[in-house]
Amino acid sequence: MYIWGHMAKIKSKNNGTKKEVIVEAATRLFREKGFKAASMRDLAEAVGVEAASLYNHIQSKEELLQEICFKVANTFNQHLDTIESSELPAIRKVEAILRFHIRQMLEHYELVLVADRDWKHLSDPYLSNFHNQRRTYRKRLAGIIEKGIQTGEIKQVDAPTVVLIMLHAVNGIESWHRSREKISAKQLEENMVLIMIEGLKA
Amino acid sequence: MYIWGHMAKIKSKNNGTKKEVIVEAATRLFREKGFKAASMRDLAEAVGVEAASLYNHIQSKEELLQEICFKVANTFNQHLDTIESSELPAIRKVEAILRFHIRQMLEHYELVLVADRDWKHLSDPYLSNFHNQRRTYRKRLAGIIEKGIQTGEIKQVDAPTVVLIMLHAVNGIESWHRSREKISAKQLEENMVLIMIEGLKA
DNA sequence: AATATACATACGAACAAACGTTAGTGCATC
DNA sequence: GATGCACTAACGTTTGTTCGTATGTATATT
Repeated sequence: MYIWGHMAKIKSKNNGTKKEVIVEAATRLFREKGFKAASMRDLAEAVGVEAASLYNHIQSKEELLQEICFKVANTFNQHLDTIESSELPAIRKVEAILRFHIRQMLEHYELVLVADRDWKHLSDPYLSNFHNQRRTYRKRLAGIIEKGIQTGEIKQVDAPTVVLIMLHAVNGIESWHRSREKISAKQLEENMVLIMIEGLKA
Repeated sequence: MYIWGHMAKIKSKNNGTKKEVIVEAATRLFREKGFKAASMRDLAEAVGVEAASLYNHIQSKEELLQEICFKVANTFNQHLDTIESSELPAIRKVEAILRFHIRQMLEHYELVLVADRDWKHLSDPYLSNFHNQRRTYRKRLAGIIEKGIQTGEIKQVDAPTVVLIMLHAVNGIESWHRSREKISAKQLEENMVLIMIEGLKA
């Protein structure tokens, strides 16, 4: 095969590992059909190879889901770290987090959506690990919002409810991706921020 | 079996048809595991019967999904009819629709969630039928919002974006159902309305 | 009231298809 | 000559579903 010319060992200077190619194809496929409904033979066809050949690069179907889920989890956790340790007022932190979610959803929506929808098909210990990270992330976000309520920046609302609205609202961007008459990404972001953040201000 | 005593023909005066019992069990199961991951043998066990016996009451696994999806679609379409033909100002219509979504999610969240998440596993003609109903519903809702913008009740935002935020935000109620330290349902509703509707007002 | 008939529904066994995955083989590159 | 990788073939499970049958209930006939 070697359609990419000479490759040294495993890596190629073009697009990274073949494993990475597989993970990317899996991300698209899982997003489209759902993890359970997507078969390894589907994936093989998308990659342009026989199903058995995939196992020269990966260990199992679930490993693909693991890579997807924890890549997303790390991205968001890492960003939350930097926001939390910043000196912004609480309402600005919330806005920054919302904007980050929106941008991630705009640029990597297949990745984010698969992690969000199909993480339940992980099996332990990955399942409980991911579940815990998810809960922790939401608690931290709720904490920032509570702080904003205490300082009077944010109106008196239930913080966990705000978290729940915010995190689910951005999932709607999936529909935006598929719609024909799109507004621009920038406009979308400003609209979402306008509606949600203004709705929060005291 | 006949654990419910004498039953005339098919119907029972207790809980309705056996088919209805199956659909209810399927709803819970599909919500928990996802349509694809839930097997007919799982479902049979939940109903307390062998898998083959289910087919005395239903035609296929997909029929169960159809019942669920179109029951939900009808509920929301019907409600939108009455709202649209009412004399409320646009912003009040939007609020009423939001409240209806919240209540449906509170009282029948397994039904609503399965329809929302798994309708893609329908096959034609049901698939395109449902898809069309979904698109139409959102268009109608966007229309109401546009009207509110024209009359100055609602701030200048992109109507489809508002629809997208609203409809996805209520899905967060799933997390509320599973959380331990819940606020009351009424409080949840008021919080969501406060955040989302106030964020819309001009 | 007793009996025959029709029907509804549960069951165990089995089916073909699809599933994730493994094994063994051959070719190409280093 | 060793290693990397794709192939064909096949494995054992699980999938949704069908078939034939037994049994209990409801209705009709005597």
